[in-house]
Amino acid sequence: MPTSFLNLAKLCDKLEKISKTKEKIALLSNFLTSLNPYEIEPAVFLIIGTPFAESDSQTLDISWRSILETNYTAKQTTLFNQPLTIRAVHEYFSKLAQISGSGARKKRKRLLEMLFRESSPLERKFLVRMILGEMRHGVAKGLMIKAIAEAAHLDYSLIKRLSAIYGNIGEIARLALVGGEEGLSKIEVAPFTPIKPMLAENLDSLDELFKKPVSPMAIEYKYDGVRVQIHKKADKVHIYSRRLKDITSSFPEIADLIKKTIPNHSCILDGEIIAIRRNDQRPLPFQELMRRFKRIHEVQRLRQEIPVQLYLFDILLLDDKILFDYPYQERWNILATICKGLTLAYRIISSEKEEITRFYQAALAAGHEGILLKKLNSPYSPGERKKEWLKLKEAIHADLVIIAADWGSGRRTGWLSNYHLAALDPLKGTFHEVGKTFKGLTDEEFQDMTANLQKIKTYETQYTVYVKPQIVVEVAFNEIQKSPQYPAGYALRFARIKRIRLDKDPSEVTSLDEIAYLYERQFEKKARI
DNA sequence: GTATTAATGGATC
DNA sequence: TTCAGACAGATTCGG
DNA sequence: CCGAATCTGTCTGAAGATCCATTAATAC
Repeated sequence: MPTSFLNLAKLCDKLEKISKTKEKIALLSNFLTSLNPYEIEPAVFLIIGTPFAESDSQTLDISWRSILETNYTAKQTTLFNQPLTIRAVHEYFSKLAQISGSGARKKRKRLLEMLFRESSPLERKFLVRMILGEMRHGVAKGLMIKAIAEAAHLDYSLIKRLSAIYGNIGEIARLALVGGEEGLSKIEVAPFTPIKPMLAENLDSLDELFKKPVSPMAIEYKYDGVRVQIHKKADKVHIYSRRLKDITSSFPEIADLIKKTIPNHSCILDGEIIAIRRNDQRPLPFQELMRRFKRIHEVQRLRQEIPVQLYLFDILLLDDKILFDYPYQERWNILATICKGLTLAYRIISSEKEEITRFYQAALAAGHEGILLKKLNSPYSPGERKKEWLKLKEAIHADLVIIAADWGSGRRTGWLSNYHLAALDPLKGTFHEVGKTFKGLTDEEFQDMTANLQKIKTYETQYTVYVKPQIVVEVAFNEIQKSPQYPAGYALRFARIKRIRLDKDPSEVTSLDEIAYLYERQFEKKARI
């Protein structure tokens, strides 16, 4: 008997109502065990709200706007009295992903309406969440991995490792449940199967680090570009993104370079690609790099206009040897030997605070994002964020005034949780929006802020409350970008609230001139466009 | 009927 | 990308 | 020494700016 989609929707409903992770895992594990083998893969993807595998390039091309335009309140008309099955829903998603060309949006909406007509209100609720990728039931890939391990009576660490080296959690689940450890043995590290890159944890300051004794570490420049994993075998080279997408066509010269420079080895390399200015090789802002990313038209022209530079910093596979468990320093040595003629990340080895500080300042002065600090003996842990790798970035601070706020959703329903931030034009005494943020406040502070903002409301629309410019907040951010979206022409990257400044008057907030000055100063380091 | 512009979705950070 | 909150397990504290 | 309090690691879900491609809509 095929499993009905209603059963899966009921499971999601239950998951949403409980908060204990152990209970969630038990529910999931039981559900997975009850499935037919052919249902495991689609069920896993549907439950975690990602219709396709990470390494799969398929997309639904549907978001909330299209859903709103779809008649999803239509009464259920169960065709032929056949209830929706898990497999049927997944097939709908596959069909939706395949629609393209003229009339695609209409076709997609029609197909979506068909799906909605076959579904009950509960099913519809979770179908919508699956399409949006926001399940809100507290189960994402992390807990799914635990549930798969429990259902298959296998080690959590085994499943976790496999999911880090193979971007198809659904297939992993099927293999685990059907074939056990033996079934999973066919998954292995090999060129052209992208691996989740190891990540670094945030470090607030060097003072923080030096509270405890520090043994020598590798300190690398942190480049502001895109993380790339380069796979090579024979004369084939592919480049993958941090989320396992094939991005080879965005950077053909990098693929050629690798082909030429490493003719005699198979390998998997880890690095960062940044945009640089042609004449002096200085880094260009991230925005410029994005103009080359996923580009199809005018590739050649942009290749001339925005050259890129690859910085390598790790090697995960050399010929038939998996290097995850080699210590960092040994991997680096191998990398340096193999990649003669390529550029490695600039680095020093040090345990001296002063020396590291100088190196950090040098990285910033050269227009880079900061530094990474890596333990010399650290193994490469695919997909994990570990204390063995730390990142340190410079934050810029500014006082800005809240001029409006959007109503939150999900767990922030009923709170004004997303604040429009503005800088001051001192001549005119007017405020100009330079970005938004929803980060930095506690739940309690959100509640207070909601009440306070409503007291100074000037007018409101469906999603936004506009207020008198009165509440000043200190905001931290990573960078100022040229903005096509805001009239002021600038926008803050990764703005977050540090504290609410009840002591400050709106007339004292950062001026637009200061924002412009900070922007220009960035580009004394980076290249000016 | 063709060229330009707007809307939408998905990717990076 | 950043951040806070929830949970689970480990470690430390107080009597 | 034991239960309680605190710390640590992991996972989840809030939502931002900007770029590109695709598709739809509008202008001529």
